[in-house]
Amino acid sequence: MKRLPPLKALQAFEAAGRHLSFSAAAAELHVTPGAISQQVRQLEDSLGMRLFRRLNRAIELTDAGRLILPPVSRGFNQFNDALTLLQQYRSAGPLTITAPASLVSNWLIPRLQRFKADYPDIDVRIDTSNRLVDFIHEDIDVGVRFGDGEYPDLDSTHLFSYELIPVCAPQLMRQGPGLREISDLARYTLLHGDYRDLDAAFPDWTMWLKVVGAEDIEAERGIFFSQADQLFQAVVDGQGVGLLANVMAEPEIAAGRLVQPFAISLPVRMSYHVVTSPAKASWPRVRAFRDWVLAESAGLRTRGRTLSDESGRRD
Amino acid sequence: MKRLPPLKALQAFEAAGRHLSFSAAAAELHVTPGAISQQVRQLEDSLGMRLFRRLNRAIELTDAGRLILPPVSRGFNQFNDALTLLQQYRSAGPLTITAPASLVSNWLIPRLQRFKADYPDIDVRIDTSNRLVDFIHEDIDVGVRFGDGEYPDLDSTHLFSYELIPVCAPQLMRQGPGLREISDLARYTLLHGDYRDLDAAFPDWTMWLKVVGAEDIEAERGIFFSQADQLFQAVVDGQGVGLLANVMAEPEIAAGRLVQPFAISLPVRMSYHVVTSPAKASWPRVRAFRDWVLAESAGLRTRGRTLSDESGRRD
DNA sequence: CTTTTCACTTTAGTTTTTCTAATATGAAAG
DNA sequence: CTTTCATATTAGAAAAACTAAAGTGAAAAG
Repeated sequence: MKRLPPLKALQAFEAAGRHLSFSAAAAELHVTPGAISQQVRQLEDSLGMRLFRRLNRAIELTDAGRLILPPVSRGFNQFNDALTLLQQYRSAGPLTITAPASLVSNWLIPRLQRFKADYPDIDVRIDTSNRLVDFIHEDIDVGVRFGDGEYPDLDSTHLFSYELIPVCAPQLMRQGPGLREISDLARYTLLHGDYRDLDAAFPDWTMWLKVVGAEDIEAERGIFFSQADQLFQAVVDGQGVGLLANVMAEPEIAAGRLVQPFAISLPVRMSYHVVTSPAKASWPRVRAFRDWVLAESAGLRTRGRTLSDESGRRD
Repeated sequence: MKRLPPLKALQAFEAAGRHLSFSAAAAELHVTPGAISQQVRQLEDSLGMRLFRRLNRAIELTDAGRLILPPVSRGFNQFNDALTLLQQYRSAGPLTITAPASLVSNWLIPRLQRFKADYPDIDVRIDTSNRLVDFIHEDIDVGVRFGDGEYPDLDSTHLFSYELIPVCAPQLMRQGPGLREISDLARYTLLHGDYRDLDAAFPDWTMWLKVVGAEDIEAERGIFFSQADQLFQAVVDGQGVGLLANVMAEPEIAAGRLVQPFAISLPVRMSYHVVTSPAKASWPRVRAFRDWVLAESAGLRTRGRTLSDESGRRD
């Protein structure tokens, strides 16, 4: 393989030769006309030959330029063909999605059939993990991640915020000592999740009671769960009143399997984000999924006031 | 035309894919293996896809890599084809040479037939000018220039040095007052060229007489010529003793048309150089001419001692 | 005519990309 | 084991590309 001239310069020449205009080439390549002028000159210098004849306000190819334009164009067309092949290859396999297990089972799976209805050609493979997988090397196309939205080298879009809302089983409201005032909570078992490993500032009953001004109620009572699933199950079973994530609680409330005694929820600094590698962000199937999941999330709205609503009104 | 990935990265991928080795690709492209590694990674990132599977001490193409290698290779082959076309185009027209008129008529033309004999396929066009022509834009392939060898942006090789040697017509030696000792010069007409526009330090009779220790002879006598041709003609005509350039004098001395009464010549700071644009320096026909002209010049040797010889022996 | 406009050119300086050198890694070969 | 070999990784240096702004010169417009 013999030594090639600078490839950028070849590209500038090809575009300029095709348009017979430096300005048009510049527009196509998203650079200034000056850049094209310099690149073409550089190519001419490196070949030791003029490729364009500069006229007053136009250019035309010299014999040498006219001679090599076709093969050079064919070369770039081959590159385009290669890209097209890749795109087809990409569309062939399943769309691989990674998301936290809890979100997958409580939120994603229930509505995935709607996605399949909208995009019957896209097969979906779901990878449940909390690792920040390498989106290129582990062959993951798009993910949902819970965090602060700072994902270096990744494209991320806020999906929905995370709030803790107090919920309990409906029969607990009826059978228990009565749950109308916040002070009534003192006579109920509090169900706690242990989120400390996620974020030291993650809100809990202590904070919720403080926010509603019921610091006299002891927060540290009740049962602690290390798994979100266990906490969820305990709440559904009517073992007490728990603070559940909006994502998990919403469908249950809507279905009547849980009730929300007090319309005050705690917003959490971290939230859910749709995440993908920049290179894949423009893939049609990735955009399709991202847009779909964002549209779906628009249905998830806070039922009551959040902490920030409260503080907003108190100012 | 859709947006292409970085072309250098494509090139690195192509070479690596062809050799199935980053090191071999690095050698081919004259870079370090690290550079290839980075370029391939950059391409993978920009495509959002792995192209190579890294094994212990080898690499292999992934499906995606295997898919796009052929069209990418074809693309680069097209570029090579374009270069080959250009080379053929170049070999078609005449080899255009530029050289000072005096050198052309006295030195180049007489031996050009030998060049034509060696390279019958190369037609030669000679441009006699002293301008430092633009070697790309004026369509000049190679030139001979007289100067100090400092030609920015040009490739130059020393051809032969320039010396002024005292010569006269043979009949002047016989018919005149006698020319055996340097002091005899006092009775001869001195023929001068006017080289002051070339270089203020250009040597002349004054300097020659000083070098040989004959400062008592008045140097400013005789006839001054502004054109080298006129001086040459006057010397040949036997009008006096002149200082002629070795290039002009040598053939005449060899032919017996001139004699060199004293074997002391004056070296000149400036000399002849074969000059070409870097881009054209590797063209076969340009190299052929350059090598030929250098070989021819090897025949041109100083007959007597030069000033530097003298000063060397006196130290 | 004179003025404006249009496309390319030129230059200096900034930004981006590419490369090297040095070091690391990890598995196979000796 | 130890060495060797091919690739990976990093920081920093070197080279290339690009922009912005001013320039040129001829056709088009007035």
